[in-house]
Amino acid sequence: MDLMRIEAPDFDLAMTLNSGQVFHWEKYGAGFCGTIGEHAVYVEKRGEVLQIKMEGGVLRRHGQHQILQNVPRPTTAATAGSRELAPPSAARVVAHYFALDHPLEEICASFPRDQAMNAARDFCRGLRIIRQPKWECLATFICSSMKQVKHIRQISRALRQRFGEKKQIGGNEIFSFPSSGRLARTSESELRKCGLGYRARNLLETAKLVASGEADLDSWSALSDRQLREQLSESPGVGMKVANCVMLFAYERIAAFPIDVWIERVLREKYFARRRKVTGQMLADFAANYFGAHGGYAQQYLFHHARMTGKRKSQSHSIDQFH
DNA sequence: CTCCAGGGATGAT
DNA sequence: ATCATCCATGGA
Repeated sequence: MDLMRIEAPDFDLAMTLNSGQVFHWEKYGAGFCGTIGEHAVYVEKRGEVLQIKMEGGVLRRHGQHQILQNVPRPTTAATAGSRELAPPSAARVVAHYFALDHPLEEICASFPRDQAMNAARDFCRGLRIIRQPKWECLATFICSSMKQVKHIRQISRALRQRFGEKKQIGGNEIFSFPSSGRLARTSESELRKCGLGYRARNLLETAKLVASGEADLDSWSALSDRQLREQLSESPGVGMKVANCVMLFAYERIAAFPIDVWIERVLREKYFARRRKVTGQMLADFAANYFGAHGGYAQQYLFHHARMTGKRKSQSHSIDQFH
């Protein structure tokens, strides 16, 4: 098994994986095991360096213990860097997935200067919004509705174990997320066995739409934010919140601002204190204007900060989040 | 606009 | 052991 190291300053791996944007990475030794697409991956942060092992054949063209410096360093956060010339190396796959090219300094500097935002910015140093595979992200967030993070993790794991492909990484067995085609061939009752409840129907119907090509997730990358949101919302189980999550976590629309109960609480308490009759639409309009071009990042920082410091639940050890 | 079903874990009684 | 709480979508 080859090893590779990537310089990854300004990146908090554990916080990123525990921030409620991705649900399948599991703590393993000093690092984490998971999948990036069909690749089984082990990642570990050592100081400023990300150490990775990857299964899937992509690694072999590079020598062992290669250290990549300045992996991809494009200009804006929105530029994908997905148009590679050569076949992507393991390092590029990982660096792209974890969005190591996002200019965090600039992004954080663009946040408004207020008390809540300042606290969140300090607390979430190194938290990045990663680039998830589109289908996996859409499917997972359909499953996320009305669920807490811990439960979403269980659902993701059940779906992978039951319908995904088995992979090996460092003697550890993990499963890729099942394709839309695979899930389209299951049944609602099979999916219910994974703990999906009424979401089973939504996931199954969406899997059919995607597998048939009627919903062409890749081609939607070319759409405007508004058009993309409309397309996503046509899938059953996808409303405003889930659509915004998928836009943010899979389509790099870093202005998308998902509003869930946590963020709603933050907005009402910090930005609409002692105001009555604040509708959801007012909150959404405010967020779109106030937090600006990197609103999605601002949202993620406020969300994670609130979840970790808020009086609700889990004052316990944060390692516990990883089962 | 309001009301509410929905599933399963977790926290409170 | 029961009871309440967390949660987003969609339909009445």
